[in-house]
Order: sequence, then structure tokens, then C-alpha cells
Amino acid sequence: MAYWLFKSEPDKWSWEQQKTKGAPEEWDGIRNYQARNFMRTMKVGDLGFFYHSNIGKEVVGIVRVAVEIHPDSTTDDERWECVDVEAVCDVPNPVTLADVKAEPKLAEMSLVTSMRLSVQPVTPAEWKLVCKMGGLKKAPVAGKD
DNA sequence: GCCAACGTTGGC
DNA sequence: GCCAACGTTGGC
Repeated sequence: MAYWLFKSEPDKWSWEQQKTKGAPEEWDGIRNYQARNFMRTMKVGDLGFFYHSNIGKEVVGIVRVAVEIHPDSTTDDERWECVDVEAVCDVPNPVTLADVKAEPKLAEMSLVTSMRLSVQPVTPAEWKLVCKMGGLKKAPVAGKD
């Protein structure tokens, strides 16, 4: 079981839309091999941060992988695949990019080191710390319902 | 809105 | 298989 971070521009697909959906939604539109390769390794029950890029630049919620890798329905190009994710809970105090950069323990986070990667892995230590910074009393654990 | 970083494409 | 040109992402 693993932890991830999913980036979305909120004017394209926001956390509010994800929550309103209330059901698994395709994480489609990924056109980057590295990001796709990470999605290929995801398992049902893996958890991820929902990050708003451009507007907000902050971690606003937590999602769960609900459906493993399958073709991206928004393209006929068979190279592009995606997973489905569903909203789990809010991050009560959104953790901004500035917050992450200001925390030495998070200096190695992909969010900082691989700025343009839209789907990226998060280590268990990073997961716990960002959950704590976000005001969650207990960090959700991947693989549990 | 600008521009730096970086991934992808295509000519050779 | 190199590398210049180009396109996109995303912070500022």
C-alpha cells in the first residue's frame, strides 16, 4: 500500500467537484509517462493527497484509489491510462506549497523537487507529517476502509 | 500574464 | 541517437 499526490487545477476539476461527485471518478487527462507509470503501480485502497495547482497551491483533501489502471476514456490513444479516485475527507487546514517548502523535513518531497510532475509518490513519513500539518488528528492509513 | 523548467517531437 | 524547436505546466 502506498501514498500519492494528485495535482489538479481547480478550474478544471476541483476538490469540491470531487466531493460532490461522491463516487469514484476517472483521474483522466494525464499525458505524461512518469505520472502514468506511477498510476500503473497503484492499488485499490492506496491513498493520495488532492492538491490544487495554480489557484491555491495547497493540499485540500484526501482521496482513495477505487479502480486500478485502465484506458483513459478521454482519448483513443492507448498509451494513456488512468485510475479512478474517490474523496475520503477534507484536510481541515489546507497545507500550502509555501508550508511544504518551509518545512525542512519535506525538502525532499516530489512536490518541491519535481514541480511539474502531476501524479507523484509520497513517503509514509511525508504522509503523516502533511496530515498533521493539515489538522487531521490521525493520518488515514492506506489499505483500510 | 510572464517566464523558467522541463518533457516531447521531429529533422538530421 | 542527438539536439534544437516547440509546447505545457505551474509558480510568481
